[in-house]
Amino acid sequence: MNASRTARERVRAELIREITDIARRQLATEGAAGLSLRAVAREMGMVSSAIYRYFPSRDDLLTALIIDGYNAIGEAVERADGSCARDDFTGRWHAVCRAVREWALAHPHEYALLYGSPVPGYRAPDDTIAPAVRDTAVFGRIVADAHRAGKLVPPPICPPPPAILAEDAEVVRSLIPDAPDDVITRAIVAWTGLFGMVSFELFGQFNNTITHRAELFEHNMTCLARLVGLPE
Amino acid sequence: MNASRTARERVRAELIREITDIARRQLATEGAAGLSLRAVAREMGMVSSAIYRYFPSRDDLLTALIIDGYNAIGEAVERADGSCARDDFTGRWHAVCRAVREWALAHPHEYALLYGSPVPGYRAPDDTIAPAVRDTAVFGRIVADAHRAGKLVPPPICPPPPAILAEDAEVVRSLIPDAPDDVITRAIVAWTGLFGMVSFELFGQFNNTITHRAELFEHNMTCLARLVGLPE
DNA sequence: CTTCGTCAAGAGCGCTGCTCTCTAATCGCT
DNA sequence: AGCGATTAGAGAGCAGCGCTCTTGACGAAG
Repeated sequence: MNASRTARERVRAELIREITDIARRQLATEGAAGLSLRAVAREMGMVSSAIYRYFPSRDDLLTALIIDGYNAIGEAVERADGSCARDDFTGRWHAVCRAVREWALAHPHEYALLYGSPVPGYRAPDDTIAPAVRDTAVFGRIVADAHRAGKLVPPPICPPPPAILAEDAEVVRSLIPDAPDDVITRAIVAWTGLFGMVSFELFGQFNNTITHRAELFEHNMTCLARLVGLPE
Repeated sequence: MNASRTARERVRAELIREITDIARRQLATEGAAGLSLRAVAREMGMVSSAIYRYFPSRDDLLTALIIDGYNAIGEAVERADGSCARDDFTGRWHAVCRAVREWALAHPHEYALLYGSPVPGYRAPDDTIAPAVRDTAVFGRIVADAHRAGKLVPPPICPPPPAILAEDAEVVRSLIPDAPDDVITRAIVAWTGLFGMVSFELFGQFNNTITHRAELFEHNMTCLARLVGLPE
């Protein structure tokens, strides 16, 4: 009786998978706005209304793609970090930066879905929170490891962060354990700087201006690493 | 004869203005995806096809809004910079940062249109290039002024930029005259960092994490200012 | 064998961008 | 002043969209 139930369930899971796969391909070629349930159904040889058995609305399909996307970039970042010597903190930072940029360049529309303009009227459900910080968690671990190893020496150019930021730092500290508030705010500068660079490149702000983007990226990530206090 | 021609022309200009105004209001409430030519026409008491006499396609209307948006944020930044003492370079930088953030918070959908995910299938025409760098030009002037005044002392934490970036720096130097390549790359770090912060806040990446956003923003902009070498 | 839950299919609603045609107003010129 | 040319709006229509509702078939469970 369980086997029979799972028979149906398995077909259902298979179809859900096929829908998200096709949707992801459409997302990659057309962008989020061009994602059409009818087109997915057409490609599956289904009638459009049948899709609604599996995803009650277009937004729910989008949510599935967002979660997949966060997991994909998170995994890419984890793999990049994992391929470095544990005590090569600066190398790990650069590997992570490169992974983010390369994943973004390889999946521009998915990146835009995750880190670009929010889809209007779309409210991300709570399921997206956990996958959304996978990449950030990796970064936090690098900083925390470096700090624990006594290798984190922030240059004395930033003032101490205002006391009011301490409570926010408390939340972030779950990602960067034991780090002092100053390190945490610097880490935020670096992390937002990384995505600022990638977004500028991907969203066209470098058009007609910057041509050697990989080199500029590498160099700027080095500057940010130094700002955080990662060793040379 | 000229007056008569301009009679028609004036009505036409008036209508174009009214269309963009209504469209901008719709953009502000619904977002770019929700901008509908039919809705604009409806609000004007026109039939939808009549709009096409003024904007040949939805994308052209979007282009007009993009140009307006770049000019709006550029003007806000120029005004902020103008209200500071010319030799208070750090103050000017902070004023500019604040202007960008506040304009973005006040016009989230317009900001998303300018600095968020590009609209799929939309290719920005060349008309947008000049307005797009109005804000950047202000920033470049601040750095250039500080450098000329001998007040720019970049902390010795970044390696010299690789030689290949020199040609890109050449292009950027039109915005930051006389600045050495090292200053230019640092300025790019700061500028992308500013927009990285604003985008993270606006696009929801700080949800469930950062609550004191204004304070964090101020502090991080200070760090970036120091990285560029602006005085305390 | 019947009952019940699941599923695909189809029709349909209201919306979109965009095109085409027709009519009326307006303009420039003789 | 009147005439040909230009410009404007109105309306119908096409193909696409998300989404809903109903209908009929099928397979598992009692």
